[in-house]
Amino acid sequence: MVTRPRRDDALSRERIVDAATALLDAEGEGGLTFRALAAHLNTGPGAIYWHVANKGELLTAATDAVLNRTVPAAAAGATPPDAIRAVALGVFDAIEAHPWVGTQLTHMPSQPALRRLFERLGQQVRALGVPAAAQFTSASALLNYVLGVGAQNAANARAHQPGADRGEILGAEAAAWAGLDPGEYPFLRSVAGQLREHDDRQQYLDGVNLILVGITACAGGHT
Amino acid sequence: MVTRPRRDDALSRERIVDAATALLDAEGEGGLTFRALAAHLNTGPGAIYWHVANKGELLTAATDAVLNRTVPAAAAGATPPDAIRAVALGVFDAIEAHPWVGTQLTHMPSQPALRRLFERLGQQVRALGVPAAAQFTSASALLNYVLGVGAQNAANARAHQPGADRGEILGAEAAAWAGLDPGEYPFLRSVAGQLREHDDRQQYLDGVNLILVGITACAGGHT
DNA sequence: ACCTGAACACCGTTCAAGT
DNA sequence: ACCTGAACACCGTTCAAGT
Repeated sequence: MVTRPRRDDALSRERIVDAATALLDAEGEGGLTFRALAAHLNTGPGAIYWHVANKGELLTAATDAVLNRTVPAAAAGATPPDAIRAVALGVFDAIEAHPWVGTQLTHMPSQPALRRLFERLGQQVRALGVPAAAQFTSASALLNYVLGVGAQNAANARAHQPGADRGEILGAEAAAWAGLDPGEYPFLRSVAGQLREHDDRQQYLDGVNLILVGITACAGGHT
Repeated sequence: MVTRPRRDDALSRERIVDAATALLDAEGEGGLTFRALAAHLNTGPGAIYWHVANKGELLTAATDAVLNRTVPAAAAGATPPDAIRAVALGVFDAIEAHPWVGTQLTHMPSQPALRRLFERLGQQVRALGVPAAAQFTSASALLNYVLGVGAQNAANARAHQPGADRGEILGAEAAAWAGLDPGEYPFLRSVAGQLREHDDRQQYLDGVNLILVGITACAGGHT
C-alpha cells in the first residue's frame, strides 16, 4: 500500500467524514445530502462513492469519530462507578453537541461505536465486583439506559430549531402536562413542575446512579 | 358534526392507519410509502392527505393504535412492581411484533403514546412508595431503559430479513465478539457465550428488575 | 366534502466517460 | 486511480380539476 502525494484539495475519506459532520452539525439530520456534501467539497455527488460505500457507512464513520473524540478513556485512578459515570456523561455530551449521534447510535446495531461503549461499561461493571453471570445483564441495562436517553435527546433536538430556547421548550411541555385530564394523567400533572425546573444532565446522572445502586445491590458488591 | 353514511370502500383515517400498519408489518419501515399505501387502498396518493396531515402523523397514529392494543391496563390486584413489569413487557412485545414501533417511539418526543407510557410507569412508581422528589427521576429511568431496548430491537429487526433465523444472527454476532482483539475487547469476548445463549425477553426483564431494586433502595421503599 | 393523478422538488445511487 | 455529472428510480407533498 503506497500513499502517493496528493493535491491539497484531493478528496479523502477523512475529509468527507469531516465535511459530513460539519453539515450535520450545522443543518441537522436532514442537512446531510450527497449533493450538499459534494457542493461543500467542490465535486459531484458521484465522487464521494469512490471513498465511501453509501450513506449508512458515512453516518457510522462520523458517529464513530465523534464518540472517539468525546468519550473519555478510563482515568487511571478512577473508581468503577466514577468511570461509568464518565463514560455515560461523555455520550450525553457528545449527543448534546451533535444530536444526530443519538439517532445514529440507536439505528445501526453492532456498529463499532456501540461495541466500544458496551466494552467500556462492561469492563467497569466487572471491576465493580459483579459476578460473571450478572455482568452481561448489568452492562446491558446501563447501555440501554444511555441509548434511551440519547435517542430521546436527539428526537428533542430534531423537533426544535437548533437555536431554540431550552427553557421555553420545557415550559411549553410542562404547561401541556399541567393541562392534561386529571383523571387520566395524575402523574404527569404532578411532576409538571419538576419537568420545568429539572436539569437534564443531573437527572441523567441520577438515573445512572440509580442503576448502579441496582447493580451493586443485586450483586452484593461493595462500592 | 354529522356522520353521514359512506360507501364501504370510502377512505377514512382508521382504514388508512390500518393499511399503513399492515404495510409496515409486511414490508418493514421502508415499505410505507404514500404510493404503496394509495395502491393498497385503490386511490391516488393525494387522497390520503385529506385524512392525514403527513407521514409523521400517520406513523404516530399507527404507533398509538398498536400500543393501545398491546400495553395492558394495570390489573386490579397487581402489586406496583408487577404492574411495571407488565407495562414494560407490553412495550417489548409490541415492538417484537411491530419493530417499526420501536423506531417511532424514540423518534417523536411528546407524542401521546410516550406520554401514556410515562404516566403508567409514574403511577406505579408512586404506588411503590417512592417520595415525590424521586418519582420523576425513577419513572424516567424506567422509561428510558424501555425505550433504549425498544430502539435496539427495532434496529436489529431493520438490519435483518423479517424471516431471518434468530439463533443464527445471535451466533454470528457472538462469533464476532469472540474474535475481537483480546487486549481491546476483553469484556465482549468474555460474554460472547452469554450473548449466544441469552433470552432477550428474560434479560430485558432482569434489567427492569435491576432498576426496580435501585428505585426502592434509593427511596427506602418496601416491595 | 371528498377524491384523482399529474407535477414539483427533492432524494440516494449508478455509471459511462473523462483525466 | 480517481473524479465528473448526467441519468435512473425513487421519495413526500401539492394542487388544479373533477364528482
